[in-house]
Amino acid sequence: MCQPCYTPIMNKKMISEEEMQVWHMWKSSYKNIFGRVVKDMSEQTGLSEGDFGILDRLDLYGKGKLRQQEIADSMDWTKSRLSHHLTRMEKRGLVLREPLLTERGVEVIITSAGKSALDDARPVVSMAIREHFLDFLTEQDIESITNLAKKTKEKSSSACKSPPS
Amino acid sequence: MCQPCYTPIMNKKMISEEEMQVWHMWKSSYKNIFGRVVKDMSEQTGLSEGDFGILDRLDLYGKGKLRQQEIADSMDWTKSRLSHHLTRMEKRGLVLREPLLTERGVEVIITSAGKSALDDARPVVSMAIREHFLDFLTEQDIESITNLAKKTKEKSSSACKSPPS
DNA sequence: ATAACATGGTTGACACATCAACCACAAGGT
DNA sequence: ACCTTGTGGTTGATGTGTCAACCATGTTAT
Repeated sequence: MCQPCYTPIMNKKMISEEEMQVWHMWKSSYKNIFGRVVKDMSEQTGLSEGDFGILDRLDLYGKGKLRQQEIADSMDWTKSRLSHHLTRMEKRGLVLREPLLTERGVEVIITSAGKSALDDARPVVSMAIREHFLDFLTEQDIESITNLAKKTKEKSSSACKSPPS
Repeated sequence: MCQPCYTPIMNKKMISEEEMQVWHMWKSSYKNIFGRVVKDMSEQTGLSEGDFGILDRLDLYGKGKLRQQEIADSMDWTKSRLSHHLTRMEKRGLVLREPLLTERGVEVIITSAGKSALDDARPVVSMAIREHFLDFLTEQDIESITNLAKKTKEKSSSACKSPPS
């Protein structure tokens, strides 16, 4: 009469009520805060988080243009996700897509409408992050966030992503 | 020649590079950890986070059955979102819906398939949360999480949700 | 009794995300 | 030459979320 065994060797015991509470608190903090920031941005500028991330990268890293794959890599998005999203953004006039002539691939170009939406959004995002997030943090909290980020960073399958070269 | 003014009174200055880093670290920690937990659950049991939350409530709070509105309230979901989700779950045989006879409303009932999916999922979820989240936390981290949760809790528009009665 | 409102739920349209299948074009290896 | 393999990108199906409109049935006010 043994329980189904999901963990390889031993039965680690189930987590406690208090531990589950920590998990729930963490989740709901994130959802509250993140939701407020995104809501401010989308209500005041009409951009979603994805829109902003893409436009931001085009503007900062690419002076207005980047290849799709570069965007996808830097955002950690699949090419499929990006392709779908760009289709919608193109329809709204925020970006253009043009096939590269010299090599394979597609170049994404920010339009003037895209650029001005981005310029409008920057201060809004900035304020929202301060108001809904930074203002709540103590020095200790920042330390915790930094540590947790380090400890949980990718470490994708124990191999290195870019060749040692 | 003044900038567009998004904040009522004064110009709080834009946030710094380091502050933006904290924001990004926080976001990516969440997305990494949460993504891993959800991935474990969905790969090993076929349930999404929403599925699990609903089944869990049916089982614990309602001994197998609850009214839709009760579920929606306790999950902080809109009735629309829940209705759509239940339609999909019903199609998969995890729950049933039956109109209440005595009063208005619909009762959601967990099926045996739903119950066994839930029982299978509990230990998986438990282990995943431990492995991908709890194991990384120090006492200090837990304190930070608790504090942040308190500080950012709902406080819905400075009014009280339930009437003072 | 009737009008006004609140409650419980459904629906359709659309944005967003993932997955698998596909297409086109490069190399490289035989 | 031909066949594999990898890369860059698209597409369709489906699951997930949100919003606004809707419907039916209660409750309350006039």
